[in-house]
Amino acid sequence: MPDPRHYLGQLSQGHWFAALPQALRHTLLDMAQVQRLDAGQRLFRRGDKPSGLYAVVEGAVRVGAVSETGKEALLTLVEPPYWFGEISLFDGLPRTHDAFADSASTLLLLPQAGLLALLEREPQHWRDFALLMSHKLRLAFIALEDMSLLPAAPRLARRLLLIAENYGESEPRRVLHLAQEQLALMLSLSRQTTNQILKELQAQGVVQLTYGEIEILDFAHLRRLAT
Amino acid sequence: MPDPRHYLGQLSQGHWFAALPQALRHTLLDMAQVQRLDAGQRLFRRGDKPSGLYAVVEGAVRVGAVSETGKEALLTLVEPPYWFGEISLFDGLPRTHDAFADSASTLLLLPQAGLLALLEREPQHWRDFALLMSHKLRLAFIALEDMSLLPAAPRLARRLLLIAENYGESEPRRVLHLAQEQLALMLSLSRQTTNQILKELQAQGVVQLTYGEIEILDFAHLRRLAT
DNA sequence: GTCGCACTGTCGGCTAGCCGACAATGGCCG
DNA sequence: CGGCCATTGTCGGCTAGCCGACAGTGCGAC
Repeated sequence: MPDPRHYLGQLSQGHWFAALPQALRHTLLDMAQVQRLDAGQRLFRRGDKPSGLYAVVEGAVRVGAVSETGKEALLTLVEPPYWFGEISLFDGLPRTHDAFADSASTLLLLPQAGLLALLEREPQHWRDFALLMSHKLRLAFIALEDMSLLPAAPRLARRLLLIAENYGESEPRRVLHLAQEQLALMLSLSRQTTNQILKELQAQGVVQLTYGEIEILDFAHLRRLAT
Repeated sequence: MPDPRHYLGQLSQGHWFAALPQALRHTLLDMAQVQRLDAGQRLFRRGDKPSGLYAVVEGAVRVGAVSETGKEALLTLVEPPYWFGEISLFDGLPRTHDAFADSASTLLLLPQAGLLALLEREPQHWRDFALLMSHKLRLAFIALEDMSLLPAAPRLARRLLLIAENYGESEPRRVLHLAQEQLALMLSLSRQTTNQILKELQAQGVVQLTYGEIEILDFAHLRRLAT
């Protein structure tokens, strides 16, 4: 399905896109290119030149980085509908992270040159795109603070809630299909510790663990634990 | 000295401000209000309504937050010239952090309403202000990654370098006047651990510790340790 | 069906960094 | 000068979370 307009409905589920002026929504779809990735295929890596703004519309994309010592940090696992890659749009500097498909995925790409041309014509839209950054900056500050102030269990609880609502972009889902090791990488915990906490949550009836996924049974209780 | 123009030279030392178009620089100074704070006085707190964009031009401002359990996280200690508070300019949402003067300080305030009016007239400047956010988002990502991948000592080394160059805003200083406990709070380390690492650095001749300040003797060596 | 791989579950030893405690020192203010 | 408070320096016990190891289980491919 190589026509970007096919994904209008999917994208409109996302809060950021839905809040854009209608004219802009259509202009963006018109300039979008559809891009398919196999599981594990790389989209870009840290240090790459800016290529434009991406949206995941099918599948899932892992955004993270690997340190010189080989340890991996996973920033997020983004699921549709989610826009990313906007920093390099503003400053023209290289990518901050590696991004690759977690499963077979479909993306839209708004190419850098076309976007910049559009913004030249209608500069008031810089603010619209900047909202993507303000949102991520708020999330990053929260993550930094949680990391230093909270012990492992509540940190994990908060992250589950964030993932469930796609980091503020969509209405909450109950079922997250994500391996425990991925979750561990996002929280900078070991897989073992993560597993132990999840087991406790399951014993309390807050979540249900199955192969490769986590189901949230009791949102209220989980929110209470996320202090 | 209540005339904002008095601080033009000081502000021009900062990379962000210096890179703005000249006309904008003057417009901003014209609308700026000078604000003085005593040591310890609060500028805003988390949850406050947007008030505008601030620049520290004298003294130093602590930006951080206190958790419900009373633990404190210090995000940064900002020194002149440094602009902050731009997130709420874009999204109109409440402040993410508490900010108060570390020592007696002078700030410039570009009031929210005036700035928005200016941006209405000249919307291409949204991008200029967005560069503040892109820069901080890059810094936040680096901090998050360091936090999960690096042990205490190199993390501390990297932070010293960042502080020395005022988080990328100015040319590096050799002398940082900052108590060890402040540094500990930024790194989410205990004061004791921080002190131990600093003592080691001193023993290696990398830094010189004196009451309330840290002097960097060997930048090259410090950079080598910051891996 | 069965082979292979990715993921989950669990144990025990290890250690980096925390935390309380307390002494020593620097700088400021009356 | 003397008193006070903020800051630095150091010790030792404690523990959350790491890490290696290994068994068990789900699932997809052939």
